[in-house]
Amino acid sequence: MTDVSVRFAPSPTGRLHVGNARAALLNWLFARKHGGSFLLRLDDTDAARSTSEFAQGIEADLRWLGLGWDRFARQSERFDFYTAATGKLKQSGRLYPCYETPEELELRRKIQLSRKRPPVYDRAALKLTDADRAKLEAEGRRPHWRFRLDHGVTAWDDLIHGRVEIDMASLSDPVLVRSDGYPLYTLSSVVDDGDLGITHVIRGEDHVTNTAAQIQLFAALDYAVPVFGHFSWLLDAEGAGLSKRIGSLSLADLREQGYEPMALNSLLARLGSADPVEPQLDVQALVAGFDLGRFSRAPARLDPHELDLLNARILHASDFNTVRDRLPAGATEAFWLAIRGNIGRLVEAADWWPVVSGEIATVIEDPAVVAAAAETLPAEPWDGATWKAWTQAISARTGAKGKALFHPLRLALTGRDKGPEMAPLLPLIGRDRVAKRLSGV
RNA sequence: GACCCCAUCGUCUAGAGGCCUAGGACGUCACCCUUUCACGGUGAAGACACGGGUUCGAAUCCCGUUGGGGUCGCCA
Repeated sequence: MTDVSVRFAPSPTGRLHVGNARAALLNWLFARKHGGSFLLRLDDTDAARSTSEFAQGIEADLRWLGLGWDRFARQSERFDFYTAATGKLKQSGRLYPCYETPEELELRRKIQLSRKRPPVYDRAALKLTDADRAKLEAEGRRPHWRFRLDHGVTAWDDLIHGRVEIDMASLSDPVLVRSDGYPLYTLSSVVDDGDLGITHVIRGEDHVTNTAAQIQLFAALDYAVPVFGHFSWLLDAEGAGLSKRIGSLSLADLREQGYEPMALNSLLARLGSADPVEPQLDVQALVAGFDLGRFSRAPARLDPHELDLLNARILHASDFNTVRDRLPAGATEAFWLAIRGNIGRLVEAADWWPVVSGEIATVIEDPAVVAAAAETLPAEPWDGATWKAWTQAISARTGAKGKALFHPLRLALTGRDKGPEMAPLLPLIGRDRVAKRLSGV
């Protein structure tokens, strides 16, 4: 039994979005669950679209999520491996040169489609003679190279889908090398997975047909064929295709909006599975209950509202130490404990900080209650019991109770009609501020 | 258009012929707590897409319909 080795292989042509995060997380959890290693591989063979800024951004996104990697590779440094692989395939006759232009291929596909035929490559290039090829090359055409698939059925036991069988005759022979010599995903991915000893490929459902072709490629290159698992796609709240709203939201956006990474992780690790979504404060805590086999084959909807709720619950349970760096300067643990149960995003803490430490606009709703409050204001020191004693005194003097008592007080002291429990908040505000606010200044 | 996947409460799902008067989680609603709101606690309502079969018996098996998703690139 070889050690489990998985990878997350984004291409640095943009920042990570929610869909990517799920792929990364699922692989990471699988690795941790099985004591294996997690490889971050940058699929940056497309030099025109890949940038180092995006590459750094992706690494930052993963670190934000708390998903560290054990191994790192970038495809742009591995061209020699791809060249060696194409040499091997040419030798065994599995790779053949084709001379159609992209426009010609596009036209053929349209014709096939209009005839209600599947748009599969007809292997015309296989019938080319040496003389034909020489003539085409003389015209200045450079070949692209296709992998000759073995027709028949290719099958595998998928971690999520179970037994999958693909009729290879319904697939086009995949292009492995572009006419400019660059290797394409199908090739580089297989070479790297094989060479780097990836044992389990866990990726989105959009890759299932790729997988059939890649299995043949693994075999043709004498690599061990990894185990595959294809998770279903995420849909937005309306059930429409994913990559529209939150699915295409970048992690950088979510971070900027003040979401907790563990809210996202908690949701993504369980959504679409048979297990309940529960707020967890640490990625490690997600490992124990993780089981790919409990994921459904049906696409799941991701409701942004659910993320909000989870975010709030995470915050309500978060210790001061985990958030102190992102709290307003000077914020104390007592302050955090007083307000954490009342916020949905951490940024809201900044709204409460002036309430206990600075100036706010007060609202005098009931002058009689406020006046009584000012008159009965106890001397410091204050503690958690001060509020109750004080409000009892105010109630005794004015006859106000319940909402009629608390609403005006809350408004006068905090400027708002809802918020954290007043008992712990009062000592934090302090007598001077309270007196000032009660005077309506 | 062809092929593949999917179809249970609002949402994520359990269910692999009788254990299902269909279970859980989130949300919703109600109540409790707090002499306010929120937080928290307890409880309730809430679903087998439709039509045919097979069977003593179907949410579970088969066929069809409808609906959703995916793939069919010199993208990844």
